[in-house]
Amino acid sequence: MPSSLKDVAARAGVSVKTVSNVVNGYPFISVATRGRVEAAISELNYRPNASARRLRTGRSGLIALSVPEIDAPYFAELASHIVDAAEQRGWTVLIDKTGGERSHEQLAVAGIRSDLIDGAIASPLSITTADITAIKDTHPLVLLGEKLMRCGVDHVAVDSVAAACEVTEHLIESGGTRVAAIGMRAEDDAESTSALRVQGFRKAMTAAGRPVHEHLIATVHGYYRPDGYAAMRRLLALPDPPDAVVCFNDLLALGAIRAIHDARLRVPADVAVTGFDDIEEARFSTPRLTTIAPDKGALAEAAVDLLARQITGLPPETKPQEVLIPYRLVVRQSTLPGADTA
Amino acid sequence: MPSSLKDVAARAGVSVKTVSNVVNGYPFISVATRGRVEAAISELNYRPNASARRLRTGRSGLIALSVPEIDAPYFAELASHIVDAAEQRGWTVLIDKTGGERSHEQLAVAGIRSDLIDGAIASPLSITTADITAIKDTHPLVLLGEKLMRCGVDHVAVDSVAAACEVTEHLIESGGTRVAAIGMRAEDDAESTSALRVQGFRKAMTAAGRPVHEHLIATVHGYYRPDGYAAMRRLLALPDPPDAVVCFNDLLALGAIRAIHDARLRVPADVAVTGFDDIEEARFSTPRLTTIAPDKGALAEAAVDLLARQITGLPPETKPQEVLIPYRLVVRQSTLPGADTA
DNA sequence: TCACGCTTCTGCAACGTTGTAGACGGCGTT
DNA sequence: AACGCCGTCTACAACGTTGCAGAAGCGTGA
Repeated sequence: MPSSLKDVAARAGVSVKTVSNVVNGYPFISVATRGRVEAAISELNYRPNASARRLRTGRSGLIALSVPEIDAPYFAELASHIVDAAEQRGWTVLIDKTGGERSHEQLAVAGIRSDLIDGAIASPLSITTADITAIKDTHPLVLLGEKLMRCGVDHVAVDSVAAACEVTEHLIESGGTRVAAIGMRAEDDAESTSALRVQGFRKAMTAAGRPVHEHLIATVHGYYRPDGYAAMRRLLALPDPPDAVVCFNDLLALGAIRAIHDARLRVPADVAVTGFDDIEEARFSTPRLTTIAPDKGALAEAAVDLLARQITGLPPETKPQEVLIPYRLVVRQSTLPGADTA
Repeated sequence: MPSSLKDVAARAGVSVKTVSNVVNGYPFISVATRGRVEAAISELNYRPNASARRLRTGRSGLIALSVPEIDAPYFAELASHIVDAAEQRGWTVLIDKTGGERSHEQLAVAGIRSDLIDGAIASPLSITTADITAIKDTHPLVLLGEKLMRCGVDHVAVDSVAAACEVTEHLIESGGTRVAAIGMRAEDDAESTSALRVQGFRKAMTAAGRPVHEHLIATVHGYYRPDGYAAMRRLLALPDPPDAVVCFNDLLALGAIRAIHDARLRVPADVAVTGFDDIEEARFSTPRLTTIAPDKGALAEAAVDLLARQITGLPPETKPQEVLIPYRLVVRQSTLPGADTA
């Protein structure tokens, strides 16, 4: 049913190749011919067949975005920005959710669909340096997040150590005496986001002359509301419960707030809470959430930009880039009742 | 770099077609040959080239999911379920966000990428019956949501009228005397989700012998927290503000709650609030949100199933299906302080 | 006049895959 | 012994596209 170059060629009375040339903007075409071909194209509503084009040229105009979960608001918002940025370059985004499983991440990155996509942007959770180095030279790839910063692949991230440090300082300055952290993952290695945020937390505590009580660093398995809820309940059951909590993402923080409310305590009067990511919900929750707001638009722009550079064939001397994305500490009700900024 | 059938064939000492037959499970292959071919396949790490396959067979293993916004939690959760359901059938999902614009929805459905995808699942906002009928016979398509129920395309939806009716009844029974609704969209036609929910709201009010005050039906432009926030502020500024509000999705409800709290009122003591969709946030918000919970898993299953039936070529006598998905009214704190069920 | 170059256009081959048609032996039946 | 059938395998063409090489027509300068 869809028409091909051949159909257009027949209608315009030229060769298939000439139509191809018109479509691809080859300059040496007479005005008359170009006119006839373009007329035929629109009459037949011709659209190039992407599969055939990909088969011939190796380009599909499709890039993959691989994230652990797409229904986590942070990743959903990020995906939205990336789709926008990709669209501006005429690319379509294929979104792949890995569930954070290494095997799935390997596939996403090395590509069970590598024959369909021109490149991938991945936000890895469990994947290892070896997995990456195995494919980095053959498949255009940009990594998001702090994990695997130094394995020779283009990389976009927020400075987690600095951000965690800043938000911890904020809690201390606002009067937190026993500051806890929620979000360490026992299974993560030292490069992981969670490890870096713990590091920033420790740094701020030490700089302020506060002892770090290990039992106030609550571990989680996932990064969802129920994980934050459970962790906060454990913290509240301690003999010396915290009066301030740094959560490593907004969902953990929102779960923690829910647990605090269920314990008939108030936020921030009894426990101050901070998050990470600045998802939209953080601006509408009760109380509104103090959080670290990375510039997601800039993050998406940078990632797509780096990928574009790889796909279009970068000058060989270009080194893998490490892009640091700016962030802001947004202070809201969950740490300072009056300080609403949004 | 990736190996092709030809490489595998050379290595196994058989013809290209035999390798193709092995890959595709053609039965008449001797054990010895199959063994050699499979060995060669794994030694060369052969993967079929999807573009070539698509070119030859017309199948790509790719389906599109077209939603207005991917960072709206409802759509994100839905997308997640659909990706899971599609994965079980070996399909990959390409997620397309339309922003609710008609032109983009047309493209998504009729397919700027129709040459790449085998079919589409779309959740339309602005598209018209004419747009659909124009392409329904040539492109496998399943629609989500109530809009355009009767245009001869497979369709999966929740009974919005019944659900809106049920949640309104619940508010009346729990003591709401002035019940308002948030979520009508002036620009929507009578088939739209918002119109149907208004209809269910009116039905319940009338059945309970309550007058429907038109100024208590607050209109919105979008379905996000800020829209619910603004609408609720308008309602609270009325001389006879409502003491119960039916919101047409959870985000509107969460925005409304935020507005109520900002007005120094309590939920549900001063104003009871209900949502629609049962996004995860509704189970963790303060207060937890009473809402209509559609069975999203069933919805995704049904949609992918119907699409599969179309793609694999349905028996010609099969009529377009209209699938109604079950839902539950989940009562939580936002209408009954003690009634938490989740 | 002829060689040369430029513009415009064309035919052929190839990308990796699968459908069609058929080749080739071996086996059972007549 | 002849026949047909079945299991196994293969050759060829085609899907729609683009790179390559080159043809045809025309003008220019020697």
